[in-house]
Amino acid sequence: MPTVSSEELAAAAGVNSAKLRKDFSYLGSYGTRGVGYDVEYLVYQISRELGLTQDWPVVIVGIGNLGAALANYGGFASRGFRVAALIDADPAMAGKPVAGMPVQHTDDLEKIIEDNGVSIGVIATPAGAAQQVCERLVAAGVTSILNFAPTVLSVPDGVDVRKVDLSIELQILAFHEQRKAGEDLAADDVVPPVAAKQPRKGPDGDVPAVMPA
Amino acid sequence: MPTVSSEELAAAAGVNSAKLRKDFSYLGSYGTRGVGYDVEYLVYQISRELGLTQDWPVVIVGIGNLGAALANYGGFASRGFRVAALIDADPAMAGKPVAGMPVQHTDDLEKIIEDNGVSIGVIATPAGAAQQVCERLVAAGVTSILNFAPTVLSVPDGVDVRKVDLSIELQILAFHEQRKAGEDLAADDVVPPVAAKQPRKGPDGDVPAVMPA
DNA sequence: GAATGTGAATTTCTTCACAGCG
DNA sequence: CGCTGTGAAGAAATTCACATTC
Repeated sequence: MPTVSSEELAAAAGVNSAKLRKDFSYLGSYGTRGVGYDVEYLVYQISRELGLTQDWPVVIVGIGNLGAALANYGGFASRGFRVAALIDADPAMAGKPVAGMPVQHTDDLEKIIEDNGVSIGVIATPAGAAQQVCERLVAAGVTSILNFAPTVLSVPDGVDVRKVDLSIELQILAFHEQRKAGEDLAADDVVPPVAAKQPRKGPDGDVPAVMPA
Repeated sequence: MPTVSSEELAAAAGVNSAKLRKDFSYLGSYGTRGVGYDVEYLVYQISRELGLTQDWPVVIVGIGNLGAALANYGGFASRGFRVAALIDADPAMAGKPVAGMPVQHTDDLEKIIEDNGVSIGVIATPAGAAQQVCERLVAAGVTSILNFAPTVLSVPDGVDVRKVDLSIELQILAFHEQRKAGEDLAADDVVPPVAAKQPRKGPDGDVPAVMPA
C-alpha cells in the first residue's frame, strides 16, 4: 500500500478525517491532492517529529520484577531507545545478567550516566528509594525521568517527570464496568459530561484530572 | 485538616479552582458555602463515584516478569482490586508461589473466572498468546481487559480493552527532550499548537491521538 | 475525479465573575 | 465575610465545507 487517504487513516484510527488532515498539516504539507499521503514518507516524517529516529540511551534503576520486565521489553528498541545500563542497589545483583546485560551497582550510577551521555532515566525501585535515586540521576545530568515507583518525585525546574501508575488503567476499566452494571439507573441520573462518555474502542480514554491518592 | 477549599485543592492539583468546583458539582453539591469541602466526605463520594469502594476481583494471565511485578504491586489492593488468581500456560509454573499465591494453569482459566465472578482480566503474556487468551477470557465472561502485550486485541462489542504500552511514556519524554535540545530552533519553526505545549509539572500530559505502530 | 489544506462555523471546554448561602 | 455553585463569557478544539491542486 504505497499511499493512503486521510479518510482511510481516520477510519482506522477512529477519528474525523478533517482532524487528521489538520493535525498532519502542522507537520507540513506531506500529502498530494487527489492522491493521499505517501505511506513511507509520512511514517518517516512523523517518526522524525516524535523523535523516534534518534537514539536515546536510557538507564533503568531498580532491577526487581518490574525493572527486569522493562529491560526485556521489546518495544523500546523499536522506538529508538537503547538500554544503556541496568542499575540496582543490591550487591548480590551486581554482575548478574538480566536481558543479556550485567546489572551494575548503584555506586557507579554517576559514572554510568556520564559515560553514556544518558538524559533519560527509568526508576523502578521501591517507593522508599525513589526520591534519592531521582536526585542522584538529576545531579548526574538526567533531565527526563519515567517513574514507576508509587511516590511523587520532586525535581528542580527543567527536569520532566512522568509517573506511571499501573492501577490507574485498571481503575478506568472498573469505572466503566461499574457503569455497565448500573446502566438502567443512568436515565434518571444527572449524568455528568465526562462520566457519561462511553469508552470507545480506539486507543484513547479519559482520565479525570483530579483524583484522590 | 477537616475541610478544604476549592482554592487549596486547585493549587495542589495545578488547576483552576472554578474548574475544580464545576467538576465536583457534577457529583452533587458536597461543599458548604463559606467553609469548603469536608475532606472525609469528599473522599468518600469521589471514591464511590470512581468505583473504588467496590471489590473487583481480577485475574492476571501470563506470569513472567511483568505478571509477577503486577501480582506484587501494592497499589491494586488499595484501589479495591483483589488479585483472584494468577494464570500461566507453562506447566512448570503451576503451583509455584508468586506474591504469596500459587500460579494456576491455563487449562483451568474458565473455571477460575466463573468461580470468582471475575469481570476484569489482565493480559501480560507474550504477544503471540494474547489474542487467544483474550478470547478465552471473554468467552468465560470477562468484559474488561487490560492488555500489556504489544498487540492490538480484537474483541466483540460490549467488551472494553485498554492497552498499556510502556514505551509510549518514554516516547513522550523523548519528545520533550528533543524540544529542549532544539530550543533555539523553535523560534523560526512553524510551531504546531499541540507540539508547542511545554510539559507541565502536574500529573498530566498530552498524548497525540494518532501515532504510527 | 479525487483528496488535500484550510478558513469559517460549530461544538466543547475552561475561566470569569458574582449571586446566594452558611 | 468567605467560599460554593453556576450562568455567561471567552478560549480552544473539532468539524464542516469548499477552493485548490494533482
